Amino acid sequence: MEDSALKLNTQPDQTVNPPAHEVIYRRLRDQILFGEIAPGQALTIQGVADRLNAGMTPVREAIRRLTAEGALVFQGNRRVCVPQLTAANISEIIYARQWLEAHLGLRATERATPAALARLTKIDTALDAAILAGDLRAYLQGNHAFHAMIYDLADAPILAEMAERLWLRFGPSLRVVIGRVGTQNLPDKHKDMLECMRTGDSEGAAKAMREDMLQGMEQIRDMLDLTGGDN
Amino acid sequence: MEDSALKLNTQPDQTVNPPAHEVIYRRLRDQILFGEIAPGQALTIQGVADRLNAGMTPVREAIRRLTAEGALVFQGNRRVCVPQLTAANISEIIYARQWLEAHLGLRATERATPAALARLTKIDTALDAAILAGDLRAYLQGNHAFHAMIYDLADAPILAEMAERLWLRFGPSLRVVIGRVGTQNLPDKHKDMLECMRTGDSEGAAKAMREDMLQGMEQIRDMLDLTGGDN
DNA sequence: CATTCCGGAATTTGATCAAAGAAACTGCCA
DNA sequence: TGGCAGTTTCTTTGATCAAATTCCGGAATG
Repeated sequence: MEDSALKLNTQPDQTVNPPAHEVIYRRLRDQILFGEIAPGQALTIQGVADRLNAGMTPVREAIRRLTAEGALVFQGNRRVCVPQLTAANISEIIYARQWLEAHLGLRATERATPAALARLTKIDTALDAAILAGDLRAYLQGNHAFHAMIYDLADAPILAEMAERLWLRFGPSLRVVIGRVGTQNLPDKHKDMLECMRTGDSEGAAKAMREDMLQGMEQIRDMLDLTGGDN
Repeated sequence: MEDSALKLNTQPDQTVNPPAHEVIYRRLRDQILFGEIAPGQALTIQGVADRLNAGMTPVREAIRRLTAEGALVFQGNRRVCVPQLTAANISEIIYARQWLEAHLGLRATERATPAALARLTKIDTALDAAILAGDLRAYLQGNHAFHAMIYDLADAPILAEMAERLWLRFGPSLRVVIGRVGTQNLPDKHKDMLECMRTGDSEGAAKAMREDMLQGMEQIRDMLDLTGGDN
């Protein structure tokens, strides 16, 4: 079901094998992004290596990379953990995303092809299905995929990377929020966004993106206020 | 447990033991930031390991970390190199720094103590000396130190990290620009910035930061236009 | 007599290295 | 031009050393 056994013999495999550190990086990244590793939870290199049946060196690299990206923070001298957001952190993220999401949304609208719009609509449809089904994981993945595709369409790699990196910071907390509130009653501005993209209203698209972002971030902020930071 | 300062050796002192990968990371980072490794120049793990008299594993980690930060990019399948900026890259960086520098400058002004202002003034004085002396390396380091201290004063770690990361992207090209133009005739808005900080004019400080940033970035853009991207 | 605190041993964890295996690039030759 | 061998470089593993944390027993103290 999960990990594979060791491939000893050379198989006539046409697809190139992604390096182990890359696989581990992506796996850990997804687990953090979608909240499977909770905020505050500590990680050890050997613990991860043991859990994923991998050697220490690739795990070490993956963790170092995630630390460089802000998805993990040093906890003391010996451990790393998923950071807990503070109210100040959230304000910073909101400030940054305000500019990033609006600008990327605007550029994506200017560049969206009908085919791209169709794919984006498909993602949003799947998202609605996930909400109705109460499928938390599918919702989080779909929501991220919606934004990620807009980043991609915007054709601005540096800004897109900045936006993606911020997801790693609030992703774990988002999972906690949605896990408590439930997937019902989750308003988003995706329909507005899609409509603006169809009509080429790039300013409106920027506004929709900003509002969608604000809705999500303020849910996180509210929970933080209620629970005193125990996210 | 309200401990005394009399613990013998139990105090974890990180400054005594900088790990090799950390030392190598910082060294490579500075070399990239101040343009000692030119844009387009390729790096190999073994090459760096030989040059710095280090093992492969720490070098490997340092390079991976710098790649995650955008200071290096994969070149083909086997090599990494310092990226060459495109005109589109510069536009993205300008857009991001426009609100980052302004916001960090504003917050720094609101929080600056007289002692901090004195230190900042000292950095700027040293910067002027470096300009007069034509000391390129000292100029680049001083210029970065001036901004880095403002980031630090702003007390916004996430935004500061975003700003620092952008320096890694345009730093190498900045070196090339200044290397051609010379350190003379380098206008900056540092004096305006310091004056605004002294008088508590945070809006003015934001404006000064934005203009200072724009002057530098447009120098890079101009050079890019002239040389057709051969930076 | 119970509790707390201290010191040292044992265990856990991290960092580095050397070597083996794999992939890619190079140069050579037909 | 195209294939083959050699070389270079990267990737991963296992081992080793160092550092830190935990655990445990004994002594001092109330």
